[in-house]
Amino acid sequence: MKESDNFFEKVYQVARLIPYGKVTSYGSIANYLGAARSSRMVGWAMNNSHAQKKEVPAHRVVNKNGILTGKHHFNGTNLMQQLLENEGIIVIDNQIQELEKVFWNPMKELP
DNA sequence: ACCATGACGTTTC
DNA sequence: CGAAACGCCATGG
Repeated sequence: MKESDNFFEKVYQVARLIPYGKVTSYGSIANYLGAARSSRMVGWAMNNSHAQKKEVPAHRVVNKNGILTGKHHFNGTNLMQQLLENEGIIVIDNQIQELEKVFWNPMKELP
């Protein structure tokens, strides 16, 4: 563990703050953390999310297009899509529908 | 220090 | 419209 874990923890915290039935993008989280160009790092953090003590709702984090890019990391099937649909989010072909409605912007919602 | 990788994002062909 | 290339940055070998 290093001091840099703060960055990762921030990502996890924000991810856990995502309200039920809402989603956000890696870029938004990165931007909220002040690392607007480190969107990849957010995804990287999620990759480490499995190493975190607390579970991270990574299924609520998608790319800017609302595509479930990381579903392959969940179970390799439509699990991620099922989880989102279970929250009332419409997902078709790995892409979130009505993204504007379910999109949760941490910079706007969080202080 | 250098090279390779990655759950992104944007631009270009 | 779809695929590829480039950029950006942190982590690992």
